[in-house]
Amino acid sequence: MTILQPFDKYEYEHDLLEWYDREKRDLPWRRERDPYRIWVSEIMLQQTKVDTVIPYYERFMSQFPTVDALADADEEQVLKAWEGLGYYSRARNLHAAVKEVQSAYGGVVPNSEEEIHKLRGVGPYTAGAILSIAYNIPAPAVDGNVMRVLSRIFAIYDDIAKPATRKRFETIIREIISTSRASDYNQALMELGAMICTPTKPACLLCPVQAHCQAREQGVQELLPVKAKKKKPKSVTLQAYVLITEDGRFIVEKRPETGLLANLWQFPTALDGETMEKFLENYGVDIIKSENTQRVRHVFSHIIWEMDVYRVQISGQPKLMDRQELVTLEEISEKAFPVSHQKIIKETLKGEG
DNA sequence: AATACGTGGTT
DNA sequence: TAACCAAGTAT
Repeated sequence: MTILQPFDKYEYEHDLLEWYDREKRDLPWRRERDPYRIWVSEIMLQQTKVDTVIPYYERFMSQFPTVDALADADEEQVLKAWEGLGYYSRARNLHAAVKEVQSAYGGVVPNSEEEIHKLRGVGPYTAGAILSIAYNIPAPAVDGNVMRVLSRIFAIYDDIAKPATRKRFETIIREIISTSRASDYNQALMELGAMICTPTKPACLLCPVQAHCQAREQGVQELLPVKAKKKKPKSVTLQAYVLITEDGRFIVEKRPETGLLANLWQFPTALDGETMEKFLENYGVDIIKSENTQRVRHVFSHIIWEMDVYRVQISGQPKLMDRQELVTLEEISEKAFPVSHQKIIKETLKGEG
């Protein structure tokens, strides 16, 4: 038995859904039940706040309204639509998965656990979210909200940063989820976590299920959930070169296909330690003028980039390396750049073109 | 299991 | 400020 005795799942379901029916936010992806749209919203919402997602979601849906529209798009277009949202592998995986749905499933998002979980970028949470929200299938969709709510309801002290903990919560959800309103049930749990059962200072007095909450009863709601601390990101110093030709164009390059910021565009960079002369040697050009224009500090989840930016006017025809292009300012605006390099465009290229 | 993978907002 | 957080997934 996973759940403690005094818990009445039917009363809990009733109280939770009654509150959800009354208080749920009017969000763009709640106005429809197109599985494709639900899918896109769930990918965007991974580790990303609702307020951040909304404008991206609206633009993305206008640009790629259907499975076919997205499947037929170029990856460059998709990444451009994702620019600034972060975790860019989400966009590339979604694109690949939608192509798969188009070719293998006739454009219909699958509704079985095995098939949907095979899709790139669809893990246990997203699989459950699509199955329940789009198809009303009673599958668990355990995200950070749900783990927080359940750890409080049942006073569970397992570390929610551990993968094994999510599985325990999935087991609990399978036991208590509404069989008739799985879609609303999962969304209500997440909505509760977002609006009432918040990480700090949960609004227990407003909580529709406070009568069912063991943490509340024991006064330990602020101690839950237990979550291991993250490690500090490590600093990396590098140089970024804005190389400007005599006709006012810029050298940009596409990052590697894997790893950090995969397939996004950037200005050429050198690891700290290499001199500018050595770095520019490869391009076979002369330096007309060089100035250190800015210092960019950009914090990722696991790294901090400290970039010294140099604006370098060059003469001669630069020799371009693999994945590099010579482009105008307008062409730059059509490519997807990470925020770190957008800072360079904003400062070092202002007044250019 | 632990780590890589972005960004912006809060405290 | 530094730390933490947000509808996670792939490896």
